[in-house]
Parts: sequence; structure tokens; C-alpha cells
Amino acid sequence: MVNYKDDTLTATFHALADPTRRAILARLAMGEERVSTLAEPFAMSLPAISKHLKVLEGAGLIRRTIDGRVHQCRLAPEPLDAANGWIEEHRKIWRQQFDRLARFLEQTSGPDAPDNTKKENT
Amino acid sequence: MVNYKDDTLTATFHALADPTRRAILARLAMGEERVSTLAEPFAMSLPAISKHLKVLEGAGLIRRTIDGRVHQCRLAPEPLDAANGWIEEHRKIWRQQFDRLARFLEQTSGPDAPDNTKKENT
DNA sequence: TTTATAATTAACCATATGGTTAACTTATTG
DNA sequence: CAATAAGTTAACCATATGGTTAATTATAAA
Repeated sequence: MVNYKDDTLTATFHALADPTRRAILARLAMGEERVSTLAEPFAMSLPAISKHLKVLEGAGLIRRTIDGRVHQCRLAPEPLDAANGWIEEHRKIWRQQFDRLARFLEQTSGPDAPDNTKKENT
Repeated sequence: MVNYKDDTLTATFHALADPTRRAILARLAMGEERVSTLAEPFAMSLPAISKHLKVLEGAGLIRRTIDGRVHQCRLAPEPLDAANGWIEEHRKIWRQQFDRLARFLEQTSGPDAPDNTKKENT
């Protein structure tokens, strides 16, 4: 039972909860990039990207080195490890609990019993 | 390279980016609970919890069975698998890239070279 | 049938978020 | 030095978020 800092997790998950930021991270996974290059693929202004980068940096997911007027961004894997740790830890228990419930339903009602799960609205 | 639905990930990460919701999920990992029981530990109103549950349900992280006037909540592990998948997939590449950079710095500047990493503002 | 319980919905509020354009700072280059 | 380029900061705006209290719905119990 590792103890994950609450605000670290919150910041990390919040940073990941945006498609633009995830795309930036995915791109950075292929190597360092400067801000303007990172901004290119997106249909939004540079200041918008600048803000996204600040969120990512605030969560510790990226770091930047300033070289003249060029800001080079690169990934920092630590917070992702924390997020991953939290998910991994819980996922196991959840699976167990989920499967235990499934077996319980199998046993009590049998495989031919009417479907008692809630309808999905996928 | 699995293809994760963008909005599923966004909804999942957003749902996880709140300490109250994570606490609810952690509690549900120990077994099904009704809404009022889930609300007890928190210093906030029932409607607030109700909203949190709706967010979790919207992200597919929990399901509920309505039994009379009692709503039983339980976990649904699928979206967490997706989130975990995204993180896992990227984390590997990030680590590689990170370690490659570290080795590169070792080689070019040597172990005794001056520290060229940016100062942390922890 | 009246009353109490479980939970949601409605209406509202303050603050956060994600975007914009314009202005600014700091380097680089002619 | 003047002009350009990289990027951030400032000011602003619309919408989303997370909370509140009051009202509402639906079930259970007296």
C-alpha cells in the first residue's frame, strides 16, 4: 500500500484529462521539441499551447530547458509512474471484486438465469 | 498500438482527477455501497456526492442498481483498463526516451560534467 | 393515509478552465 | 541600431466545475 500524494495525483490526472495535452505528451514521447513545433499540429493559438504546457509542467509531466529564446520541452516520467501506480493498485482489487461478483451471480442464479445487469446506454 | 477512444480517456482521467471521487472509488473497491453510506465520510452535502457519482457513472467507472429507493453502486473496471492501457503504453516509451537522454548526457559530458539540468522548484 | 426516508433535480453561486487577441520581454539577425 | 522571432503575460470571455439550499420524486413504514 504505497501512499500517493493526493494533489500530485489530482494534478497528474487533470493534466491527462485533455486530448490536446495527451497529444503533446505523445509527441514528446518521440523526442524533445521546442514550443512552436509542438504547437504546429493544433488549430489553436500559441498562448493556448503555452497554457497547456504550463499545466503539464505544473503536474511535473514535462520539463523545459531554455536555450536563448527557444524553450525545449521534454518528458519527465515520474508523475506518470505515480498515476500508473494508483491505477494499477486499484485495478487489481477492482478486477477481483468484479470477478467475485460475477462468480456469485453465476452460482446463485445459474448461467441460464435472466440477465440482471443494468442495460448499457452505450 | 491500441486505439483508445479519445473521449473515453478524457472522461476517465477527468473523473479520476478529484480526491473525493478517488476516495469513493477506493471505498467501492471493498464492496458495493448505497449512496448515503458512500456520502457519510465526506463533509459535503448529498447532492454534491450525487453529482460526483454521476461523473463516475458517466465515465463508466461505476454502475448502479436501483432497488426500491436504495441505489447500490459498484465498480466497473473497463474504463480503468483503458486508462491504464494508455498510461502503460506511453510510460514505456517515455522511460526509454528518458533513459536514452540520461545515457546521452553521461556519454557526451561525462559523469563529472557540471549539472546541466534545470533547477527544480519543489 | 399520513409521514419519513433515499436520492435526484432545480436553481443558484464562486471559481476554474480553455480559448481568444493584444501587449510585452528577450534573443537573434540585418 | 532597427527589425524580426520565440515565447510568455495580460486582459478578457464563454462555459464547465464543484459546491450550496430548497424543492421534488418515489418508495417504505406507521
